[in-house]
This record gives sequence, structure tokens and C-alpha cells, in this order.
Amino acid sequence: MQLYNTATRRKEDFAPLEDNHVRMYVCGITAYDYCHIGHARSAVVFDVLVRHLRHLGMKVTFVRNFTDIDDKIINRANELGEDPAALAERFIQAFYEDMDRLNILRADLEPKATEHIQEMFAVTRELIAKGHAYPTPSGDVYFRVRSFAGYGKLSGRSLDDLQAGARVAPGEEKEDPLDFALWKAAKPGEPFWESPWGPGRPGWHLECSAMSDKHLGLPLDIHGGGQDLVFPHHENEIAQSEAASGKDLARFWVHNGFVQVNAEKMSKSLGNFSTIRDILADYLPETLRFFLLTKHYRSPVDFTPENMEEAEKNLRRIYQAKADMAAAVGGTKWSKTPLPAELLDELAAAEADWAKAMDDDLNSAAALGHVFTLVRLAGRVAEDKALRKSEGARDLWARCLRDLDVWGNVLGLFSADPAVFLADLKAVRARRKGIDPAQVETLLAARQEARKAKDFARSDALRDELLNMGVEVKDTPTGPAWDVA
RNA sequence: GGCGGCAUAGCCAAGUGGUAAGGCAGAGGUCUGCAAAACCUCCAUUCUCCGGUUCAAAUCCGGAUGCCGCCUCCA
Repeated sequence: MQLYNTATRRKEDFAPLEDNHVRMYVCGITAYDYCHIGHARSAVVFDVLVRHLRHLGMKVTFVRNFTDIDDKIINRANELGEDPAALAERFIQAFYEDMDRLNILRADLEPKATEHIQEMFAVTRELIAKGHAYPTPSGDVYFRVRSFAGYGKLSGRSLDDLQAGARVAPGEEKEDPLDFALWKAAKPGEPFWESPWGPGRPGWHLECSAMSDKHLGLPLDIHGGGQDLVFPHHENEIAQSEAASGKDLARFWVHNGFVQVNAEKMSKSLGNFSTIRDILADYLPETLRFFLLTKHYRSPVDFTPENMEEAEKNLRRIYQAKADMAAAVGGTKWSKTPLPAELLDELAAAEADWAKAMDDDLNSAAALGHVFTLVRLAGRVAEDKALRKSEGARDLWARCLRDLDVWGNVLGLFSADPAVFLADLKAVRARRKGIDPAQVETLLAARQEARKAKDFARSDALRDELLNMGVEVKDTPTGPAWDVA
């Protein structure tokens, strides 16, 4: 498959260094708050990447870390009067709850920064020994950015460009404003570890260098994260890892695009972010996941109610098709009427195009288009009186269902029981639109009475009343049913 | 100011040289007491604008305009 590599700014053919074994590291969360929709996107993107590589037959060792010691954690803990370690643990558990709901597979290894203090010492010692880092009198250790020739190569920045915007905070003892902290001396009241440079705690970037090397070895096949991590986090990781080890940190750098809200950047500082929990109060988890996959992973995606609603309608149609097909293949007595060859050609083309799309830099948006080819094919056969009782139709539906299972397994979608999913979706949409199911049932029963009495004027009036509430009525062989329009 | 990205129908969105996927919405039809669902048909001679390269460009190059991101914590 091809993957876009931030380091080269091109799509490249991807193959792991080790035969058929992909070693992949993705920067996880800093556990100081509930995850927002941006975390959800990153998680979904790399989850689909792992699933797809495995689908292609590769073994994937996926490492995603937790930053469980950091300024933000300490600040938050102080605000709440909570122990920093306990606070981090609390939000790590919340992370698992949210990600489980989104059908994100657990990483193979989920190391924490605080469990790798010794490994971070080792990297720091190596960097000091090689002249790439220096301790200060007050007990900080800084990376000497100008000692690493490749600094800026990932983000495409020159040291001079960076110099212009660099600042030195009061009290810092840097040789150069661009130098960044490997180790921070403890301030009073902060958690700390004893180190060769005095009591303190690790800088933000160091843990990833220590953990990726320890758990996967360099160079990594894939290093991933959000686009915002390109600079400075990943640039600094490269400097640390490559200066210390002499090896490349990663062969492929993969970065997912941002989630915007009403076409604006979502950020803590703007305060316009939605947590996953907030969103899942109004929408099904699968809706969010589907929505995030309707755009290519490197493009920005705009989170709006309209787009979420569209995702719901798309999913409803796909699950309805699954339900219809499952019911249809359960039939007996099949005829020998042959299926037109074009139908099978179309199906085969959709299958090939699906694979091509996913192999093309994980183009889930294009891939989802081919799902609807299956849906339309299945519906077309079901509508055809001559074909729908044929063995060919049965086999086509079975094949479509199988494809949906396989594709859904790669995307992490479509795996729910259709009846359950459709009922859940209806409930969540009704709730969001303020529709009272009990009231709907009452009106529906009244309409049935009118219909039985052939009072069609009254039954149509009731149907219009329901429609005004946002409820669509449908009469089925097994009686009336309704859905949210 | 430096670096980078994007601009495709009413909306969402694929498409990096060969003549515009898909979805939502909309129109007509089949079905239906009427509807809904499903299915069929229609819905961008055109891809922000202006130049250029080419037999051929939404796709490459130059310019303009607009929007966005990074450069500071951030997925």
C-alpha cells in the first residue's frame, strides 16, 4: 500500500523493514482531561491503519503511550486538589471507556512515561556524553538544538526561522532559546524523581524517544500522531533519538488532520471543543466513527450537526440493507434463473475499487463510496421479481454481506446487529429531536383505527400530524412502523 | 513576518495528465388507499479567477483572490 510520509511530503510504497512485521508508534494522550473529538479522530485513523495493515496480512506491533506526568497534569491536579498520579490514572481510565465505545482496538503496548524514568536517564546520559545536551546549575537538562544538524527536517523549518519566534522564559538557563528541556528540576510541591542531575521530572518529548526505542527498536516503521505534533514534539523526538542512537527514528511519519468546529480550529484555548462524552450523549458512537471516516485522514474535517446527521442517514441505509439481505438469504426454494453477468462484474469492480482505495493512503472516504455500490446492487436484485428468488440472488447477497463484514472489520464499522443498531439510532434521533415515542405510538394506533374503518381522511391527517413532529410512518406487512424523518 | 495546506454541484465528499466516484437534499417514475422504504431516471460540457506547458489539465507551472493550520500547550 501507499502512505503519505510527512518526512518526504509524498506518498510512498509502504513495506515494513522487518519481513511482514510492522512496528508502529503513535503518540497518545496527556492524561489531564477527558478526550475530545480530536483525540477521537487520531485514535480512529490509526486504529483503521492498524486494522488495514493486519487485513493485508502483516503482523503489527502497535505502541501508544500515555503521558502521565506533565505540567498540565500537575496544574490540573493542583486546581482540583487531587494527587497528580491519581488524576492521570483517572483520565487514563476515562480514555479507555471512550475509546472502547468508539470500537478502538487496544494497542499492543501502552507504556506510561512514569514507568520509563530509567530509560529516559539513559537517553539523557547518552546525549550529554555526546555533547548534545547539558545540565544547568539549577538542575535542568537541555538539548543543544544547534548540535543536531538535522533539526527542522521533519517540519521544514530552518533554525533561523525558528530563532525569530523563540523565547526564553524567565529563570531558564538555556545556551540557546531554541534548546528544549529533557529534564526539569522539581519546583516545590511538585512530584519528582531523583536523578543524576538532581530531583526533577522528564520533559515532554523525552518519553517518546525512550519508549519507542525500548519497545520497538529504531528505526520505527511508522510514527504517527496529530498534525500539531509535527512541531515541536516530533521534531524534538527526532533530535533526541537520532542524536543519541545514530539511527533514524522512523521511516514513515503519518499525521492526521484536525477536527474543526464550524470551520474553526478547535482548541483548549478557544474553549470550543467537544469531548467524546458530550458527543456520545447525542449520537451513537458508530455515527461519530463513520463521520470521521467520511473524509480523508489528512484533510481537516468539520464537526457540525448537519454532517453528523448525514452520517446517521448513511449508516441507517447501510444497516437497513444489511437487515434486508440477511432476511432475504434466509429464504428457501431458490430458482435457477441466472444472474446477469453485469451485476457480478459490478460487484467485482466494487471489491477491487475498495481495496485500491484503502491501499491508496488509507482513503476511507473513497472506500465508503463503494459500500453504497453493494447496497444499491443488493436492492436492485431484491426489486427484480425474476431474480429475487434465484440462487444467483442468494449468492450475491451472501457475498455482499461477507464483503460488508470484511470491510466493516477494517473500518471498525457495520458490526452491530442491524435490528439493534436501527432501534438505537431511532431512539437517539428521537431523543435529540424531542420526539416522544409513547405519543407517537398513541397517534399511530389512532391512525390504524381510522385505516381499519377506511376513514382515510382522518388517517392521513394523523400521518401529517406525525410528519410535522418529524416522524415518518410506514405501513409494513407486519403492521405500521415509524422512524425519525 | 516565516513555513505549510486547501478552494470540485444547494450541502458533504472522492478524484495528481486522458475527458467529473459516492452520499445528503431536490425533480419525475414503479410500488402504495395515500404515504414511507426500496428500486429506476434526472440533477457540475465543468472543477475560485487569470495566464502558461501539453495532442490532452480539476489534476503540472506562474500569478491573483479567499479560507485554514503551524511557528506557544494542543490529536
